[in-house]
Amino acid sequence: MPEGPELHLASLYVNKMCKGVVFTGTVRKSDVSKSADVPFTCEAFRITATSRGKEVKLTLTPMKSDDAKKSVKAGHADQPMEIVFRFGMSGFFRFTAEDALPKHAHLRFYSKETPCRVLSFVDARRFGSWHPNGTWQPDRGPCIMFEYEGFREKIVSHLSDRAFDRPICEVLLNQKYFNGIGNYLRAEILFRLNIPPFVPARTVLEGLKSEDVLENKKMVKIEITDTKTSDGVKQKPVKGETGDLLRLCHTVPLEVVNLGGKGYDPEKADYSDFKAWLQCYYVDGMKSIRDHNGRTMWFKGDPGPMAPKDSKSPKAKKRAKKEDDHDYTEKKKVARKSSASTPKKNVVKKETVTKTPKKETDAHSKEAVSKRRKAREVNTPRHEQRSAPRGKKSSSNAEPPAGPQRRSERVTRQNSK
DNA sequence: CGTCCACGTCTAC
DNA sequence: TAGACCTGGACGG
Repeated sequence: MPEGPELHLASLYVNKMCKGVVFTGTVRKSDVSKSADVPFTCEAFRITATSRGKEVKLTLTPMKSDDAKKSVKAGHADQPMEIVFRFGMSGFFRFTAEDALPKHAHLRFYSKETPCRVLSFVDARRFGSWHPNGTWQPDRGPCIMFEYEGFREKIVSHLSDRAFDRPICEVLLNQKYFNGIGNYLRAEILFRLNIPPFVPARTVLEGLKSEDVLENKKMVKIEITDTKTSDGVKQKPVKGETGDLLRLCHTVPLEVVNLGGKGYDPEKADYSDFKAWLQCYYVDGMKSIRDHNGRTMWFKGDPGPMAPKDSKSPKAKKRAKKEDDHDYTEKKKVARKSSASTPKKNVVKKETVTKTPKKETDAHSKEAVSKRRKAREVNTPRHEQRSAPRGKKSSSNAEPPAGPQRRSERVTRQNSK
């Protein structure tokens, strides 16, 4: 669950779940994790969290012990410790019963209750990391969501930086300036403003001011119900009401935070709300090509002048069977509650997890994996279909009404060119 | 069974 | 500017 909004939601999750909970003992790490041990042991401590861009910081605070003096046992902390986490591609926090630890719970904090509960940092791919006594990573810029002024100021005052020579879609992933923006956010943001992804970043950013013009003006809603104007001249409704690119780098992520739930996390049922929120990323009918770093850029319309020459373009989806397909358009509307929410989760995962005495927890030897994936040449669209929340039985009957069907534009691919 | 793909950094040629 | 680092889900055969 890793872009700015998910990291922030993770911090809210920790604060909510751990409120009033007393933790005790030593912080434990799985054997397979390469991150550092967390040298913190304490009879009683609390845990709180904060986020900044794509990082989360946990603060472990020792509680005052009753027996003053003598309270600090040897090796037991009496001062707070801060741990900074990065989530990689799959990190998240979960608070569960001790006998229900999630698979891949690589760092764990045990409560003093009985039965004991555990706050776990779960990370299947282990691209994430944590840093005991760490600080916010120095090279990362201000948070796009909660340090908006600083974020804006840093960019407008550094436009001469060579970093802005690149296409805007690639610069949006530069955490030195856009701390919190990730692959789905860059697609959604550029899509909202209809900015071709491969246009030089400086071109779209120069001219923007430190102060957000909208800050002063009344926040206008975007509801343009009445399309026709008295003289029939209609102009782009967007401009001036949604704000400029930098402002959207702030407001769009906040929309995800406000969706609540877990944002980009298929685990939960409310993942459907997130999917309904997406207007471009992984959406049927949108185009996608790999940027210069091999990351898939989703967009609509003109790719822009700096688009990778050859560029392989994956994806083309078409849609066929499969449950939900209803509307993808911008109407979204947070979907209805879908009466049959059904918590399900009938399938119990196998035990697994660190508890195993064996040292080798993970399967797969290291060497075995050194595959190389060339096969660059061909860039044919591979899969189709977007996944569906697992477990859902998909009542595919329905049948899409011939209504507002979205004609897929078929990816540029294979087109002469 | 195998291939491709994924919300992100990191560091070595 | 390529890999490296990882697991697992969706698909294809």
